[in-house]
Amino acid sequence: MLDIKRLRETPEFVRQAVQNKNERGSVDDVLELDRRRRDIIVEVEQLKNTRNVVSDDIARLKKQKLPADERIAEMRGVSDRIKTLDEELRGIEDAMRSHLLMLPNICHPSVPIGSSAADNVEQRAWIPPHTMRLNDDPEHAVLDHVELGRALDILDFDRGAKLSGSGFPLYVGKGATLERALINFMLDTHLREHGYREVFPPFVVNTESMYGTGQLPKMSEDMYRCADDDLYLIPTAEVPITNMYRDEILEASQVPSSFCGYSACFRREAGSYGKQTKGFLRVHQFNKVELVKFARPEQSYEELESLVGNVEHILQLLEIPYRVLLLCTGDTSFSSAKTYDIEVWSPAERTWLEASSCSNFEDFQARRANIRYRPDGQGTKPTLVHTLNGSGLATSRLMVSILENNQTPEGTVIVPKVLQPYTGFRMIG
RNA sequence: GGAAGGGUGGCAGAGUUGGUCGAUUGCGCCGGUCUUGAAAACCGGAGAUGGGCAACCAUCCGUGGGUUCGAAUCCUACCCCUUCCGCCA
Repeated sequence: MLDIKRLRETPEFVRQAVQNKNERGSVDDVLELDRRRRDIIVEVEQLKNTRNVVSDDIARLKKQKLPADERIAEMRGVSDRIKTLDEELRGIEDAMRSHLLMLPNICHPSVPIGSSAADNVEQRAWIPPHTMRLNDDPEHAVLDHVELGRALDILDFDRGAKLSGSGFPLYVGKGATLERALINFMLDTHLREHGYREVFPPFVVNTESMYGTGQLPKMSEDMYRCADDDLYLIPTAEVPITNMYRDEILEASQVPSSFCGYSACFRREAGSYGKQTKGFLRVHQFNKVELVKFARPEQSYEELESLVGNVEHILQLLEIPYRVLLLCTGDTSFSSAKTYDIEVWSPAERTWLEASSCSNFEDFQARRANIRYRPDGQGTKPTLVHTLNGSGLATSRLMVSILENNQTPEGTVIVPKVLQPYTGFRMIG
């Protein structure tokens, strides 16, 4: 949610920023409601003041055993008027909030203006030498991850579909072990080498949490919902981890702080059928290690760079080819002010696959979720924190890249060195 | 699912014959005195949100509705927490 003051002070700037993001929300509707809101506040607060003054008067008269009927009668009309205005005010504030919730975050000035993925800017790419050799070998056809998974008996998409429907992968044998190894390796690296604190969050959350991080109201059709209990399956651990401090005021010593956490992630992916849906490319349930930071406003962009660096470090240790993209305004998500995507190479698809998205939300989520801190310790005014998060990383696309890039001409797959202590085996097949 | 108790300011914890209760008190916090310094002691200060944005005003005692001139205090619905029982792992 944007700061209403920003709309009041620089409406034209906000209008342009919304347009740059290819979003619809109306700045003018909000401003009109804001004006009406303030008019009513002035009137109703004056009335409340007289009511308070007269009520005190009545109390005094009663104490002195003097008649107060006249004053009481006087107040009847006032109270009714207050009630009417309060109702009207609440209606306006609700409307204003829902309009405000439809306005996207404003992108940082360093974000390139553009409308689609074509306008994203590649920052850098990292390619371990051995993989390219294999990719260009004409003697051996590169198998894709589905074929490899079936041949090696480690992924069973068909039975997964029998259990739950398509998009619910089933890992078996060494595939299941490799998945678990990958999760543990990433968590360990983040908490031991990158200084994150580990959390293991609930996988279902309530409505308030979904609003807090901005999944609601915009993305409701993409969420699995448990209607009986009004709970949602989390689409990412970002939701519970960021909401840990919802409606709290943090101490100065707690900011900045960094958390990493594993969760299964659930996405309905409504409306995306027909796109890349093979195997792991688009699934309804996947595993992810999420990174979340609560930062001081003046440091949040440094924190974003280090966050991206932490993700890259994982990929380098795994020896997976990747590139880093700076998303343009049109491709940057609703709540984000600046986003880097990290994509891994799939030799079988001959394309880059998004494996991580690292964003600075500035105070956009914090304002919604009401997460503040005291910048200079006890006694200072609460200020909104900046929130950041990034996938560090999602396993499904990584699994594609690991299997395809590490396949041998003999049809086996070599387990990345750093994972071998976790798997207990060096080779699949 | 059944029964009981409870939700008050950063925390703990008072306050229910409705009327200076935004709220006693303790801890914690900030400033000061004392001290070489610190602790202790003593003195003083300090909530959040909104409107003007200075004085000031309004709102906030789980949430919403109701009664009343006036509610933390009465009525009502809902939410959450704790404990016990049952059920399930």
